[in-house]
Amino acid sequence: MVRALLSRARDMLDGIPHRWGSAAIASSSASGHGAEDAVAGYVRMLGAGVRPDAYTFPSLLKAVARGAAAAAEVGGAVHAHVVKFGMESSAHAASSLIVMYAAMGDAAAARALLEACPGATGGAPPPVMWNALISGHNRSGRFDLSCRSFADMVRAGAMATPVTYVSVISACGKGKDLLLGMQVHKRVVGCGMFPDLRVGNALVDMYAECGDMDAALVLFEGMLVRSMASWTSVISGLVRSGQVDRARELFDHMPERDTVAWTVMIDGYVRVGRFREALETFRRMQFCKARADEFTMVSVITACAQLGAQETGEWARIYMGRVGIKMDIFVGNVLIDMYSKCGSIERALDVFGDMHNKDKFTWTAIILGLAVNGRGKEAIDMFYRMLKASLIPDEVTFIGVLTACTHTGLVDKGREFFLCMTEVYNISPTVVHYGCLIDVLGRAGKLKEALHTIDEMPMRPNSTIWGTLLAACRVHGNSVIGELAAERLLELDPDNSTAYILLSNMYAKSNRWKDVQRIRQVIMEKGIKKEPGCSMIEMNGIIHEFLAADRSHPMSKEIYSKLETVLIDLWNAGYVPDVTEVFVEVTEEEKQKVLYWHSEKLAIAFALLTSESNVTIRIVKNLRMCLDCHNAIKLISKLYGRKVIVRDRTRFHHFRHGSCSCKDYW
DNA sequence: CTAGGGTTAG
Repeated sequence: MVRALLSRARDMLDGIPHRWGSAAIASSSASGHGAEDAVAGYVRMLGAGVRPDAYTFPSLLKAVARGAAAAAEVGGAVHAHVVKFGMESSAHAASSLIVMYAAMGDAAAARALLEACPGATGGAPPPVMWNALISGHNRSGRFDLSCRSFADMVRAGAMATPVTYVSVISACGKGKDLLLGMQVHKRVVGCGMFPDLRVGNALVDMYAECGDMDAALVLFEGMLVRSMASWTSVISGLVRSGQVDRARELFDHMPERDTVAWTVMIDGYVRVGRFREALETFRRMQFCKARADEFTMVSVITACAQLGAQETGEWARIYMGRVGIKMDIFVGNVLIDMYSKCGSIERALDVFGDMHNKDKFTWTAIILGLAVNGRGKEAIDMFYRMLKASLIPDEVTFIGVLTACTHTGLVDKGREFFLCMTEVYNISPTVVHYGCLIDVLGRAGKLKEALHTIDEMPMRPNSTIWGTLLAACRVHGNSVIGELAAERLLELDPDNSTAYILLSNMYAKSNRWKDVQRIRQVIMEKGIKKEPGCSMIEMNGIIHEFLAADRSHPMSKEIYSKLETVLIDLWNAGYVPDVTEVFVEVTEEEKQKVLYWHSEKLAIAFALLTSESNVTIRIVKNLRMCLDCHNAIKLISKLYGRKVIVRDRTRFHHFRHGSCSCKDYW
């Protein structure tokens, strides 16, 4: 095996450095800048006539190993150079080679090199080489191999060092193998290695990673010396177990905080959906003059995406350029998502176009972005371009593609994609995919086929499925299937306010006013409450939140008086309030008031009050937009010549010149 | 060989 590796390596020696230099750079450019720069630097060094020594190869190999499998040829070529310059016997070079092969997924090559390593006393390979093997497997994410290699190491009689334990314990944590982790823990205690900070940290992290926070905390509290990593592991574990507030408490008690600690805390808020606190924490981080990096920015931009905070997201992008944080593929992907979720699909496309490397996340993000922003045909074109670029779509990509079909009314395409997902890509559809398919059929008015599809589903339909069908029945005024869907939906979720609202809308659409009355009665009797509507709007980097009839905003007085003048303008332009979706049983007059104080109307009034007329108004709403607000905003966009984008629970509404991109179909 | 952090949907 080693002989084969070497002969492969020697084959590459011809024409070095020039021919290899350019080929290596070309192939490593696909795997990130680290490897590319390192290889380019190495080639320049050779060109300048400097001979590499024992210190050259470890860093070069490390850079290559960081890259993806695309760098395999480069790895082989660097191996050839190690041999060429007689560095095979350098322990540093040898261990780096083992890490590199294992990290690139070539476990056999790594193992062969290890076997060929003579120990200090001759015979068995020394512990450092085993450590290299385990660490390399960790980097490729093959934690099972890390653990197996550790077992082999023990069997071969090599003496485990603290580094060995750190690596194998880390593998247990990342691979979620708590049982093995506990066994290794016992072993560590047995061999009298404690107290060792690095091993201690690895153990704390392993327990935290495996969700055993009690064990992690007991260990952490028992540590005589702690480092930042000890704290960060515990904070990260608390976040993962949903205890963000406890994590925050610990975070505030840290003696000092570095980039990673801040990032864990910011990301913690993002994970539990507390996006505003994530941004507040980021602001505090800057106030504390802590350095952010690309990891931090991914979490920050994700928070902006969820909040629809485009100004802050844009600022984050510029900030990165200013302070020299590199835009890697993760940042690019999340920027596409952020712009898409802010309704700025053009900017998302700009980012997409500027990205040199695109992975399946990149393509999926742009497909979804185009789809939800109502540009389904382009989304589908992107899907074909993705295939041409040899990327394999996953289950999320298909959600994007099916969503595109829904929004563009491409029924046949929708069915076709649904089939090809299973038949060509071997992805079994989840209930979400069925939801998309039912949406495609329902929106096109094929309600019977949609119902049939539900009957044929391999899994039990959930409330979303019935809700989707019910929504389609409302749009098409089919109260027969609609009633059935509502019935099923209420069986699963008896207090689902949406079911009552949609059912009542449907009756209203087919002029069944008695039934509308009856539904209201039921709502009253059962005391069903609509989930409170909430609208967010960002203005000058500050996020303002409005609930219905909310008076808590500092500018509340001005907002309500602005709203009043806007309403007068609307009435003069022929607006008639539509109370069909109001569910409190009050007088007609009060119903209108309820409507006027809907959260998105308050947000609009606030925006009209505080922004220039050329600024697009962007609102994010937690629920589906109501009929009356939709009418009102259409008119506002015409009367005041404003562009308004509302992102509701399922889609975007781009209002312009009195009409909406959803074509009143939502 | 040497700890801790990141992306898409619902």
